[in-house]
Amino acid sequence: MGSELEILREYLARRNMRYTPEREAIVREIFARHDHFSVDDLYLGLRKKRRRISRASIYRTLPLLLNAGLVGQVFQEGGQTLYEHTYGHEHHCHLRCQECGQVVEFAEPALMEVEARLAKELGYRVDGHKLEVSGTCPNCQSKGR
Amino acid sequence: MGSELEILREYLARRNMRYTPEREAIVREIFARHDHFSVDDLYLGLRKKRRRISRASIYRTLPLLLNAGLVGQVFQEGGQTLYEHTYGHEHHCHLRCQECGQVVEFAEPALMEVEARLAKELGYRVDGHKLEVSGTCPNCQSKGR
DNA sequence: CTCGATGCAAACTATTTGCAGGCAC
DNA sequence: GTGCCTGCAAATAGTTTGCATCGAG
Repeated sequence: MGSELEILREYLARRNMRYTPEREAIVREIFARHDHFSVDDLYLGLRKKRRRISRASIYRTLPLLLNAGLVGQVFQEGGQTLYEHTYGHEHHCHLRCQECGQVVEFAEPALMEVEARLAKELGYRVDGHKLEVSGTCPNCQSKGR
Repeated sequence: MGSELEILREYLARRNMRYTPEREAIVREIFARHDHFSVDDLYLGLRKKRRRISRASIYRTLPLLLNAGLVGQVFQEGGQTLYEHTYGHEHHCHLRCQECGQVVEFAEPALMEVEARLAKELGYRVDGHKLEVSGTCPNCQSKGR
C-alpha cells in the first residue's frame, strides 16, 4: 500500500516538480475511492475530509497522474469526464447500459493480441486501449418495451 | 446513394417529427465528408455551400442522427466532440497517435465475439462498441527519443 | 391552421488561465 | 532564496435553452 505515492514521488522528482501536500492528498483521495469519479467528486470528497483543495489544482494535477499511469480516463457522462485509478488493477473494459447508466467492468485478454497485431502491422508503439461497449442491461430490457 | 436520407425520413416520420430542409442539409453534408468532424466543421462546411444553418440546429439534430444509427461519436479532441457517419460503412476501430493526433482506422472482427459473449453472460442486449487504441506512430517514434 | 423546428442571443457548465502570494527544495 | 504551486477569480469554449417567428404536414 502507498506505492501509488511512491510512483507519484518518482514521477515528480524525475521532472524536478514538487511533491506537495495537495498532490499527495489528491492521489490519496483517488485511491481511497472505488468508483468512477469526476473532478467534482474528488473536490467534494476532499472537502468532506477537511482538505480544501481548489478545483484548479485538481484540474492541474490530473494530467500528471494520467501521464504517470496512475489514473485513466474512462468516459464522459453528463458533460463531465470520468476517471478511475488504474495502478494496481487488472486492465478492464466497460460495458454501459444506455438506459440507466450502469457500468459493468469486464476483462478482455484478447485485446492484447489486437494491440500486438497493430504494433506489428502498422509500426505503432501501442500504449493502451479503451473499449467501451454499450447496450441495455437486463433490468432495463424488461422495463422498456 | 441517398438512402441515408431515406433513413432520416423514416426515422422522423415514425416519431411525427418533421423532415426539414435543415435536417436534410445536415445529413447531406455529413455524408459528403469523409473524415471525423466536429459541430463546427459541419457548420462551416454548410456555410461554404451557402447554407446558413445555425449551430443550435446542428446541436439539436445530431442526437437524432446518433439515435437513427446514421452517425457515431468517435472521441474528443481539443475539447470538441468528433463524429463520423457510420451508415453504409464497415464497423471499424480507431488507433490514435498521441503525439501528432493521426488516426488510423482498422477492422476488428473479433469484437463481435466479445459482444456476443457479453450478451450471453450478462444478459445485456449489446448495441455496439467503441475501441480506441492509443500509441505512437512510426513517424513520431523516430522523431521523439 | 397547428405545433414542432429554426435562429438568435443569452445562459450554463466544465475546464483553463493570469496573477499575487506561499512553500518545497 | 528561487521558482514551481496554489487559490482565487476571471476568461474560455463547447453545448444547451428560452423565446419569437417560421413553415411542414
